[in-house]
Amino acid sequence: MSESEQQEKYQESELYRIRHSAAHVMAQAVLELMPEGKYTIGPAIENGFYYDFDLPRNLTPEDLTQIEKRMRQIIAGNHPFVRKVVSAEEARQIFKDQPYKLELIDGLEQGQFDEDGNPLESKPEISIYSDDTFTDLCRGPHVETTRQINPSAIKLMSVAGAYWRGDEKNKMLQRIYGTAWKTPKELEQYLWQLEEAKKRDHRKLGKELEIFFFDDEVGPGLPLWLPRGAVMIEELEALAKEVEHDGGYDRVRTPHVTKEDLFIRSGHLPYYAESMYPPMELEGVKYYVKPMNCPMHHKIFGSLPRSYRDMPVRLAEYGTCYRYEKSGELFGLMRVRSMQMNDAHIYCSEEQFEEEFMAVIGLYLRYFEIFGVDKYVMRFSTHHKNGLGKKYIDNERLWLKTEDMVRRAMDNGHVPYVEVPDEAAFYGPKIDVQIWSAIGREFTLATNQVDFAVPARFDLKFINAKGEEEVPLCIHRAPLSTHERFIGFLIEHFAGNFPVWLSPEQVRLIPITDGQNETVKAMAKRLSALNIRASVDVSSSRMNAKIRQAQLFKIPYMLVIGEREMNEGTVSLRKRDGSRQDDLALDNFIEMVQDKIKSRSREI
RNA sequence: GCCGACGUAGCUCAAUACGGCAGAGCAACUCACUUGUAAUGAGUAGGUUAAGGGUUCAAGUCCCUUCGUCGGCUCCA
Repeated sequence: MSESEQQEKYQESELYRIRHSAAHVMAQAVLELMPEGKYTIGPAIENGFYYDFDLPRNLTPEDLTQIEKRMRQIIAGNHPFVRKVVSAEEARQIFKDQPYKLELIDGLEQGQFDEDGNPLESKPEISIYSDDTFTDLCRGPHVETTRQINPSAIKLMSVAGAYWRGDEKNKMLQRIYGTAWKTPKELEQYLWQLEEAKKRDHRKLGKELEIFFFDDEVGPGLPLWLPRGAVMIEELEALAKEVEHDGGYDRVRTPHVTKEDLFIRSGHLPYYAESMYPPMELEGVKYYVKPMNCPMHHKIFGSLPRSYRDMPVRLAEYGTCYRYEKSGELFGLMRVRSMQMNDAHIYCSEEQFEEEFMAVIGLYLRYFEIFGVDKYVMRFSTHHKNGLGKKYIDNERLWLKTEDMVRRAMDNGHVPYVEVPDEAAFYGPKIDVQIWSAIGREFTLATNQVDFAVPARFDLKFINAKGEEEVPLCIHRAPLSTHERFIGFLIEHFAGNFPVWLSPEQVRLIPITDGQNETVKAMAKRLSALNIRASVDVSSSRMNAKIRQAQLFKIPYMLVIGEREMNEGTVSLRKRDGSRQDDLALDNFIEMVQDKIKSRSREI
């Protein structure tokens, strides 16, 4: 099912009507509290609803409690929702004191926008819905009466700022988020899910598991990786190198700063100057810290004469980039200012495009298999002709041609995707892979873009079989995203219980008394020599405390060694999941662990 | 960047809707205990309450500024 089909199905559902109706009830309650307030739009969304208001003062948490209470009273009144079709003139009369509604009516009348501000295909009829004392400009649908909203299954969640019509040039409104379900049990379930998600939050676990942290003095969005995090980074890089070696990639390395000219040539500067660190000037020349690697890879491609026999050329680099994300946009490891990208650029001819493109999709699938990602959507972002020459390179013919190539490749390869208009990169269409972690939180990680424009700006060419010069296409791809975002995802996806190969510490050896300390140290040394990440706990704590400690660090294997094991050369294996295997020969354990690591198994 | 909330020991949190001696658990350190699968006991140390300014006899608490984090909006090559 496509995203829009799912959307349609949701809009026809009872839950959607309940949530949309709850938004109206909430608006009534808010306006009773502040009658001079102006109301704008209030749609149902995933898991709930919101309503945006322009109010004379800021809402407080106490207000929310009051509003929620009043909502329950209104619901109990069992007021019917009454629909009425009106003319634009009548609507203007009804909402004469509501400037935002008047603006929406204009949009509806001209057939431009619906009452939620979304673009319209055709001119709709204008309808209003009333219940109790409240009337709203609204297409519906709603429940029949307020009673069909379960007063014990609604909850107001938070107040947030939101720009009118989502445009940062417009006024900032106050948005109240609420959630509504059919039964209190469903509400409870939803709240429980939120709690569970909090426990897996990568910011919390990242600190607890000593993976990374941020320091005020270093700067916002600039993570410091602790030894445990560095191990994970190196494992991911090893994986990428292996996979990219198989895929015929060559590794390259490029500097972190370059002259301004490079970004003028690439065309990035006018589009992205605001989110780049400002330039530094040396001997009259401006240098920028690089926000992406592509221009330098283009230079490497262009540094040698290329024949069709060399194509495709695949240049890979875990490049370190810096982007000046606006302060409010930073979010743990998911949105940072310094990052290392699993980057590569594939230069190919048009004939080679489909095969190369599908090979990249194949990489995604291979990674999904390794990490146990079973739900994903390929979002195919295309241009919109209104943006040509502004957001996008002004060459409609090439846009349509390239988008068609991508569409054909995905159709032929039976890759399910949804098309998202007007979200392409400036130089070409892109595919973002949206995935869901084990708890259903959504992430956009892997991405690739098809660039039909920038190679020409760099005069890139190869000599084709006919002996003519030809400009290559370039596929930008980053299946593992950035280390920052990907590890953030992995922490939440696995709740810190990483597969053995990725675990910062794979084995913890625990002596029962001091008498086993030397034996345990010798065992750890042996494991280390075999590249198994092992450590010993010879602290003065009791064994139980040591186990608890290892358990909290989510170390996959604990080896408990007492006098009996010491004498027999065995170990007592306790796994992270609590299972236990006694009298295991150390050699057998080693063999088992090596197998798990080598196969990158997700089982322990 | 914008709207709002928040910032107390390494971590988690206290400090009476209203200003009155800055506290606890865990972690750390010391000592004792030598233990069989998720916390042994006792003791010690740890703070310019994010930073700066103001009001007050008195500020963690009230006011202002800055920084940072969080919930959203906007943005994400």
